[in-house]
Amino acid sequence: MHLIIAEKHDAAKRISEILAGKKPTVTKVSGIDTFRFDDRVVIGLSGHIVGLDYPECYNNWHKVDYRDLIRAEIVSRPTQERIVSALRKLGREADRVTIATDYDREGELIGVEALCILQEVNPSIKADRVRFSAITKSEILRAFAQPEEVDFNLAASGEARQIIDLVWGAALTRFISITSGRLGKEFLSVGRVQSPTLALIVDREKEIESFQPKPYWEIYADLEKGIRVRHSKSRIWTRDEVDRILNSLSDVARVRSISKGERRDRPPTPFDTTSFISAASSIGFTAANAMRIAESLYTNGYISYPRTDNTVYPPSIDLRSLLEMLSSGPFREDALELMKGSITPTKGKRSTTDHPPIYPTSVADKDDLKEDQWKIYELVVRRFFATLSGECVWETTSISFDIGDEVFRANGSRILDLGWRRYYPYSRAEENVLPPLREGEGLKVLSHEVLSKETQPPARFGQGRLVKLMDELGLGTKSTRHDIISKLYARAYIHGNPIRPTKTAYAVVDTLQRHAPAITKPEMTRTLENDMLKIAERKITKGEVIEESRQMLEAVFDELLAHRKEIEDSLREGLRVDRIVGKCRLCGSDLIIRRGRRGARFVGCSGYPECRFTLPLPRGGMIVVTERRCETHDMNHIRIINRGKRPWDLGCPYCNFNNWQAKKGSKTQRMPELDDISGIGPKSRERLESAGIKTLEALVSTDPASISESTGISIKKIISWQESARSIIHKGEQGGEVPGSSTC
DNA sequence: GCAAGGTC
Repeated sequence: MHLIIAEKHDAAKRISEILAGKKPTVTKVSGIDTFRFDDRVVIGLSGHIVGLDYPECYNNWHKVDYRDLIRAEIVSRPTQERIVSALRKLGREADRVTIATDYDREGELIGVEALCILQEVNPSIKADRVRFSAITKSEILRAFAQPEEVDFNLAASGEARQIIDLVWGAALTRFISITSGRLGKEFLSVGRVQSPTLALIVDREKEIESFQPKPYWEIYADLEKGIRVRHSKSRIWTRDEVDRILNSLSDVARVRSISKGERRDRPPTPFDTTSFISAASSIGFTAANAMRIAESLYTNGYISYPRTDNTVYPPSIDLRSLLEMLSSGPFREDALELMKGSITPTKGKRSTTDHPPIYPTSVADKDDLKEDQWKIYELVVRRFFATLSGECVWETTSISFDIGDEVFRANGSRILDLGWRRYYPYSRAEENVLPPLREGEGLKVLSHEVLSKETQPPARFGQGRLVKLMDELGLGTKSTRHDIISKLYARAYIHGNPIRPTKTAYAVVDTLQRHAPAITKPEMTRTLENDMLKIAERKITKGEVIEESRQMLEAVFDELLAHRKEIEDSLREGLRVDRIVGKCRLCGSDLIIRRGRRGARFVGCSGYPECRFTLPLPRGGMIVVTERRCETHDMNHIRIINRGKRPWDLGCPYCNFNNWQAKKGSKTQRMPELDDISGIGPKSRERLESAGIKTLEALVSTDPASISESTGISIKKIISWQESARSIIHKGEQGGEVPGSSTC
């Protein structure tokens, strides 16, 4: 029997259909689909079916020395038990195996993994390899007509990467987690891809923090006929110059020159994973969500494989018949319009052997899909259309005016031909149509406006921008970048979108940049890529590359352990700052996230035991203190991150507690508010609130005379309210029923 | 409980 191994189920199915020339018989082996015809059996893997890890005796983080991990034995274990078992069964019957996994380095390694399992049960099995750049009839038939040899060196280069990633990742992850005390579910991780990515985010935030805004001014004039013109110096850096310009203006603007031109926007290139994530990100999807939805569309046959680096449609794709297909669905008119002309698709810079760009493969109706799926499907369809259409042509008009001694300009733009923008409305194209004017014509100046502005710091990264940057720097792959970003969120290194780092991230990046800089730079990946090439070309062995890497890591640990105390202090300080929620209304100390004896977390006052102010927090999930502040309680909003779930914006813990109590319907347990004081009705409350007194704590901690002055309420009344407020707050503490307070 | 890389 001749066994054929494909990278995944779908590939196995399609390859078998092409080779058989008919529908093959589907049989399950160990629960896995196999496709049979003649004397051949095709089986699809699920990517890697084995994984590398340390033996179990290294599992205890506290008992194992970090250095021992550097040279510890590494074992390979099946991660896809059913597939491995199917391979063992099939391997016994087969006399020949053909590896038909993806045509790239990981594909070669995945093939060799399967081959090793087959050889264990059948040492005499004959192996060969086919390489194809698309699963099309001609490509598959060509590849199978002349099988080649398995490239064990290429696979070995992939193994080197696996080992280096595991050793560096495990050793440094444990060091940082143990040293910072962030253990269990909340451990802190380090890795060849994630750490340089995190460093990008932290470095950007530092740039923003240290940015010195420079003031500048813009001068506009409004003319009759509804024309707004701007001074020819777009940024004016001194107030003196602004005054000088304003003084030399007259009340007539004379048209000095009119120049017309043409601008052409090129249509976008076909979607690879990076540009797809980037486009999805700009319409509100996170990178991970965009990929999850794209995968579901792919599995259901609506779009092609979403993990690709290719931005050039291969000749095997019949673009016209795809348009024909789409013309039977909701995009009928657009498809028909495009079919009128000749079809020349745009091309991107990267053409690869793995998969085609992402394009629609079947027609969907809005009712067939969930709302998010539809949005992504529509994006893919519209992008496909855009790549087949022409340039967007603009007519541009630039008019300059003399107003007194100064030159002002107005820029107009009008679309002559929408081109690709007709199909792809995601990026803005605003026209600014100017009325017809003649050179020398005078227009009345109706008013001027001086806008005072500041230069802006660089923007924080959105997820799309970050994925693009990772791609440019060679960090991660098309299949992993979105995952790496999710990981940074899950570790509470980052939050929000655009992305902000936490102080923990600052501390970890700072520690690594100081003492283990290699792991914070994209160069580590670049060097590794180079070494892998050399392994594949047999210029160096896998063993040599790994040994060199191990020695480097040993040197890193010499450095880390020599500065252990200093690193511990700075990591713990970063973690402490991230736990600060706000200032205590009762005593002014920091309110921080604490953990009680029984593990329950709560917001507690760092002035404990003198001050016993507490607020409860939910049981599960990672707690992140965000930058958003509650105006009423002067506390930062809190976000809860649960694995595999959407983050929960809990908001201000004080407001959250009040709402929770209100929902429970128990008046006595609610956090007391101003109108719990007898004598404060809606009117007094409003007056107090508009004077900035919004809580009982604010009432007791503010000088009665100043409250009286700003509200017009008598001092006597205020003092008596303050007394009631104190007794209410006091009672609340003694009640001890506030969840979390008993365990401090 | 550690990484990154496949795939679902």
